[in-house]
Amino acid sequence: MARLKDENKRALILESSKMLFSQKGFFNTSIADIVKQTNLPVGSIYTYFPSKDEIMRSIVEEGWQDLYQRLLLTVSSQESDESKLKAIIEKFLPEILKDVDLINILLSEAIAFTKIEEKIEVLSEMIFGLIKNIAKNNTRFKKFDRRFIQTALMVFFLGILNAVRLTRLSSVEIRETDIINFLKQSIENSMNITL
Amino acid sequence: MARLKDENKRALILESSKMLFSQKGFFNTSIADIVKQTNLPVGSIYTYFPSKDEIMRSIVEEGWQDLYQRLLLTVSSQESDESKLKAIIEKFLPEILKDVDLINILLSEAIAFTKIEEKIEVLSEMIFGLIKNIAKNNTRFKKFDRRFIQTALMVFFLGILNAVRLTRLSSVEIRETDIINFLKQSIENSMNITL
Amino acid sequence: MARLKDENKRALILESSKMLFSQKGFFNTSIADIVKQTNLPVGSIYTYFPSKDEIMRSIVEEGWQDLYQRLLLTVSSQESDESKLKAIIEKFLPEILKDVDLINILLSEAIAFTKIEEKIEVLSEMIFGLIKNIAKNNTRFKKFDRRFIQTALMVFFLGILNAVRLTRLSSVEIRETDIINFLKQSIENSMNITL
Amino acid sequence: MARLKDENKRALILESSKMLFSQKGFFNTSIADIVKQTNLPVGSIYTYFPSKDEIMRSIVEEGWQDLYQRLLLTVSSQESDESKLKAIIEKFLPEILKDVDLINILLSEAIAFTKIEEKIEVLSEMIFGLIKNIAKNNTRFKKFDRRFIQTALMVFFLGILNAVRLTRLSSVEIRETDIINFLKQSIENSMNITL
DNA sequence: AATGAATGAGTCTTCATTCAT
DNA sequence: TATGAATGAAGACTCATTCAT
Repeated sequence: MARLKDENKRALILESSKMLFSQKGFFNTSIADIVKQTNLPVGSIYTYFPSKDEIMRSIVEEGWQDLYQRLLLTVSSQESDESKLKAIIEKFLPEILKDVDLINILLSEAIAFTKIEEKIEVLSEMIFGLIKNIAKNNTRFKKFDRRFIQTALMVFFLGILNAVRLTRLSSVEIRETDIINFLKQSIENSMNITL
Repeated sequence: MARLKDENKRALILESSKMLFSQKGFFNTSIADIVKQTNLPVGSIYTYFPSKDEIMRSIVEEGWQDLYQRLLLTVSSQESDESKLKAIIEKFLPEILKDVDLINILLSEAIAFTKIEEKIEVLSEMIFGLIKNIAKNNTRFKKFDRRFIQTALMVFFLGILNAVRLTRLSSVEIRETDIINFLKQSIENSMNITL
Repeated sequence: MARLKDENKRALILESSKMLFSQKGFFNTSIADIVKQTNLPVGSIYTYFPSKDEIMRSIVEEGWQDLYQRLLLTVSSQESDESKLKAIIEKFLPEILKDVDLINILLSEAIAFTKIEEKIEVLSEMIFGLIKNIAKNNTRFKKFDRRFIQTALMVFFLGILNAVRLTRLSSVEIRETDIINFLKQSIENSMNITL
Repeated sequence: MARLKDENKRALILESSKMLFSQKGFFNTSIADIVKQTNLPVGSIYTYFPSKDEIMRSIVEEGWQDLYQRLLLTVSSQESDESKLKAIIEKFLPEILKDVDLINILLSEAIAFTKIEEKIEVLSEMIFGLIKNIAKNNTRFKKFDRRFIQTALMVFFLGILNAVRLTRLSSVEIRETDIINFLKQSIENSMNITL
């Protein structure tokens, strides 16, 4: 294998580990597995990451940062609050759902490694802001309190991610488009708006 | 005659392991941990279970059976389909949510041990039956196709369980009653009924 | 299973263990295996034998005693020394070779349990006596010293038993009749007699 | 660069294990015993061999290879077929008999690990070739068929190795020179030649 | 910096034997 | 006496991490 620039090696480790952690689980993946997958010497793994835990942490953290950046892009590319919400559901969400490996990791052992609730809190804050604005300008919009909306976001978010995860782990028959449609209808329904 | 297998010991192992698996995770719990927790000799663990895996499997399977029996009881205690549905949400669901350890286990590494999707499929089937009947007798009821309902059930079920799980694993502020209210409203909303 | 008389249980244990020890080896056979094979409770095994080692020792010792008794019978049924020798080779030896399990055990781990050399010594003594007598009455008979004959007996005896053992353990193509013929010819040849 | 695998360590493990396996038997020798004997950490044993079985297999296989190479050397150092046969008996055989540990292992539990009959087959083939040639050029030579010779070789080979083995395991009084003399005389006798 | 052999605490599991019933 | 659950030392092996080269 040709020598890789350092940054490429780091990325290779991250990418390979992500795949392995997702497929075999964190505890069932050994450093030796990563060595095999990357074709890198053990020592090199430890040149880039101080521990196996830290690889996991990096996958989650960087995966999340990437997601979040894309969320910001999606949102900033829209004018009105309603189109922002629509874009989140129709553009951003399908994008997230593509990365089943990351979802898998976020929802399984990663929970011990990264405070997923902090991430959800950030999302929640942003979407709650949007909804508040939409409601302000729309008299037909039902009023919900913050806690209700946070609960709803949490349940939907975790529900959707886990449903997608199950389709990978088992033979469950659920389509991504069904999920998104369901979410859309639920929101339209409960908020009395049309997206 | 020789001593008889002691059902109490078996239960003790199951109970202790459930707590440990839930709190530390399956892979971070060693047989030695279970020995310490139960105050039983190693050999006795293996008198009652052939392997660590099998302890996990028993926790999941027996936990699920227990849950399912209670669901059947809840349902059979009600006359009309609507009151059955109401009872599921208001009586059965809160009962499930009490057993955070089991939820924790079901949603984490247990996924590799037991086909959770099969369990969800069973639930789904039962609830879909109820909804179909309710719809039949209620003209104001919206019509949904089976796939839509299955998707909804899956998302809600997984979403709710995971939300509750997060409250244990992190410092997330979500109350059980909020979750149940949210579910109730969502159903009433989308089905155009009042429970 | 109907209750067995004590002696029958003891024999059952011996017989089952012999088969298992021969087929799987002493160390690869557990008391549990013997329990399964005999359909007897563990405790009963220890009623008849104080230890696993002792089962082995009994198999060897009683197997050998049986063999030796049959040897005595064979010998005493013949008049002349030459016909005694002939009977040993043509009647007794084929009989021994039938019990491959015992041979297997005698030659493998049993060596640590029972002094096989003592057994060979006894055989050696008897056969040497015969040969000495034959030689006394037969001038054409070559003279060998005791050590030579003991060496010969040892090599033949061990060689034959091991050859037979190999036919069981592997796919080796050796027939019992070939072996006996070979022995007969060797003896006739070296002793200058005709059996 | 990192340390290289140390051939000396591998040899040390092999040598120590061979001694232990021969003296205590394979099943009565634990990895811990090998660790104690070699003064190496457990992990290092597994750096050089993937399993205890594999240590055994290597001892047998490499021991046999070594033996076989020395046999080829012995044979190729002689001109005539008769001197080849003589060299095998007088030079090679005594050399083999020195390595009682290997003999011990070959004849005990090793039988499950390595097809000893294949090894004997190879030897048999070579010696049968020699004898055939000797017979061709020697009218006084008795004619035997292949099966007879193979039987003879098998019995002698196994008989001799086992006899030597017994001298180690017990207090049996057999001298190597007696064995070799006996073999030589038997061959001369049965083939009507003088070596 | 790069490499991969070295390390040993820790893993799950087994099993001959005992002994309460 | 009959039974089989109870026992725990001992077994083979793993693996994240270190560090000599």
